[in-house]
Amino acid sequence: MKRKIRQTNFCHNIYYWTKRIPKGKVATYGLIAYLAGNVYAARIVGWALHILSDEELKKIPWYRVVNKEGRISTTCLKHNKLLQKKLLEKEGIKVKIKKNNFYIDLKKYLWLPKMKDNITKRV
DNA sequence: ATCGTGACGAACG
DNA sequence: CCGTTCGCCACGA
Repeated sequence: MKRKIRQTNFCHNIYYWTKRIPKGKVATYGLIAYLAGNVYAARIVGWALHILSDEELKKIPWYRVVNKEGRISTTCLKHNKLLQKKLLEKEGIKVKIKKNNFYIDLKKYLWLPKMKDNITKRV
């Protein structure tokens, strides 16, 4: 069966790791970038998730990824921050509302992958 | 190969 | 506590 997700190196790793974020936890773009093998590719992570189709997004917990401040930072009109907040709360993650933005408490919810897994997939 | 894009991040002012 | 700028770099056109 053909996979529809991007199979180019980085994107593949990004999706791989994003899928591994446990329920009830969140990761940052920078963290995913690091796990995917490039600390400086945080922007690509956002971009990579942005280009996914609805069908692909069903399989990938894109909403568990926030920026380093813990802020929901999607600019996608369809998969907007309100939707993301809703999905996160559904998993028991508290979302703080600050001004016009939504924030996650990273101290509490940040996913800390095991070093073993980490080494496995380093490029 | 070059260039614009971007859901980032850190550093400024 | 804003907004801006710059550095980062894979990807698609």
